[in-house]
Amino acid sequence: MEQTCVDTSLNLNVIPSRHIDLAAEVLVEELHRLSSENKRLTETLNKVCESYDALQRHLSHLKDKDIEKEGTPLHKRKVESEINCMNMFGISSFTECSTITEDETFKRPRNNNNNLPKVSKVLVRTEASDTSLYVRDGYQWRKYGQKVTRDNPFPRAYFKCSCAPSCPVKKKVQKSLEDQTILVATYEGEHNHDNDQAEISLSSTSHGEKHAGLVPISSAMVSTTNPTVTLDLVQSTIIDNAQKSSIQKLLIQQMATSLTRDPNFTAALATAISGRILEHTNSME
DNA sequence: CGAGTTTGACCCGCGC
DNA sequence: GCGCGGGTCAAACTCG
Repeated sequence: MEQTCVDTSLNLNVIPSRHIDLAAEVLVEELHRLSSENKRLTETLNKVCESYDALQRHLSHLKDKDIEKEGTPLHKRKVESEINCMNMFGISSFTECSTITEDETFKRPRNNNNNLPKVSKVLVRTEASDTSLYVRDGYQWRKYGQKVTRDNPFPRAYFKCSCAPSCPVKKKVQKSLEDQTILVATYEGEHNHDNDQAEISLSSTSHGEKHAGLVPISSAMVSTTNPTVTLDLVQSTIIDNAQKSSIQKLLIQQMATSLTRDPNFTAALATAISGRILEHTNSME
């Protein structure tokens, strides 16, 4: 697959002159720091793309296998489930679907088995040290329980959707046993209400299907209060080529917006610009 | 003071 | 029938 990563590196050819005051130097330092942060994020993004490649190869392999062997009904369901998941999520490496089979649904459904709620899994990459079990997905959740299960020493948190009082959607979040940096969010049911945050992003993708846990890229978080640029990779859904440019534009816009919102940045920028103008006018004289 | 979180108790399905 | 374990409840607590 062609690399879909967005080059977020900044052009930092900022030449400090004797006219640039202390604030400008701090700004340059900050820009360099952000640049290295961007490099790091770009590398992460590359890894995501590679994972996506592998996932897609695996899927096509499974499909081929299925066609060859005319697999069992269960196998068919598994592959169909994978394809459905892919379609639902627009395929993502960090936001990936597991194969859901009947026996993986909740063991104690209160409702009839005939109308099983939709169950889907989403994997979310977090910091290993991050012990919180919160997954940003655009919906509001109310935690109603936490439990340590037998098969996993990490606690499992139980959430109900609190966007609408009658919304039946539930979600379970637990750290992955294999990889502590991954949170496994299991969604049950479908939202019976709209979500403004989710709507915005979904409208920018070709996959209109709404899904709990799918947060559009437009809501990717770029922190302005904290100097660390935080890209929520859960939301970095890799889409097709036609959407690459719009995503890139979106990222640039978000970056610009968040930077201009920062009063420290605008002040430092104004100082740097005025310094350059002064330098220019001095050389003219 | 209200909304959200924590956490121990309880419920209930399942396997033996 | 009993114990285990996952899921839910609800009182106490925290926080804005």
